Amino acid sequence: MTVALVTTSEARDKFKEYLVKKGLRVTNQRLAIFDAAFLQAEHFTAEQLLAHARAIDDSVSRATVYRTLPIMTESALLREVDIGQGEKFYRTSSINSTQVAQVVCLDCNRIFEISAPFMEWYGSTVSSKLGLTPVSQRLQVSAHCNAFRQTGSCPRKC
Amino acid sequence: MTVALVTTSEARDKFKEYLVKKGLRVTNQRLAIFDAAFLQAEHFTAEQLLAHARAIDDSVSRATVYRTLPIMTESALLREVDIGQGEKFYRTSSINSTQVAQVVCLDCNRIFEISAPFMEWYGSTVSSKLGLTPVSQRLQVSAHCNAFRQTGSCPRKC
DNA sequence: CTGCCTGCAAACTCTTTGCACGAAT
DNA sequence: ATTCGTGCAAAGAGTTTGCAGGCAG
Repeated sequence: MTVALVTTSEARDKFKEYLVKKGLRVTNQRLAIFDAAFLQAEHFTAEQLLAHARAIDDSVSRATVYRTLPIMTESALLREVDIGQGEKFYRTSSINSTQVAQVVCLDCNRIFEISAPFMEWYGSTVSSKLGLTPVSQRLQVSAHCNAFRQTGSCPRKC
Repeated sequence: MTVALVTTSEARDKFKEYLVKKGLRVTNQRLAIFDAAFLQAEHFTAEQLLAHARAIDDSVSRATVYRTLPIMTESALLREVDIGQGEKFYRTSSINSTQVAQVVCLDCNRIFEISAPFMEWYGSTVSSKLGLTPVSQRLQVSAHCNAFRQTGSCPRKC
């Protein structure tokens, strides 16, 4: 079971623990990538993560970012958000992250996350009818911004 | 509003109509790609469609398949199904296709489609709260096959 | 010390695009 | 006759991987 993470340093410790537990090494690059990820308030791409990680440790390479992302995802510290637009997005995990739906604004590409507790129930129900065990589920809505359409800009950030 | 398509030839006529209406030309290649798509019972990839279309008209190229897929999708004769696994899948449309969820078997990669009428309602509700107008929504469940895990093969097709 | 980790660059997958030829209207 | 459509091959985007050297344990 996943424990609530209140501070970044708690998450950092958890990441180190995870590495040790898996027999992986705690390197400066991996920690720099971790720190860069947890500085992000919103969704970010691998490329953005690379830039931020390099600001912390300029020896970080693109390859290491791509090799570290799955580790952080498996350790449940990061969540992958694929909205089917070429590049994948990532976001630091909070509690109940398997019960979150995304609303993607087609005008500004912003991703809003919405609690959707029924999603997990739906996944279980539908899977068991097929003789399957659910692993994950995703619910995404693509939408246009009303304000953007009328005024050419959106009150939020479009 | 979309009309129910009972036969392939009805869909074929609809495709031709769509081309003419949009000022696009009715070419042998486009028709071969259309016919190949409507021979498929299940989901298919661009590459599979190319192979089947070439069996009908061996002059069909990969480029034309990729250029024709969006046309068939826009005309609502085809539906794009992106399960985030690199290549996209396509499927000929039936009624209520915007109210369908996918269950993806991680053992055999098979895609099951399930009616999920609440999905459209959810998309509208959640979007309007954000000042957005929903365009589309998708709900996908990834799952493991119980039978496959126990016996190494699945009664369906895994 | 040992062997995992790293950066670099090349490879890879899927899809898109520029160009000159060919076919639909 | 026009123009749009086509095949080919190259380009493109995002991600993965082989290799020789570097650092953690």
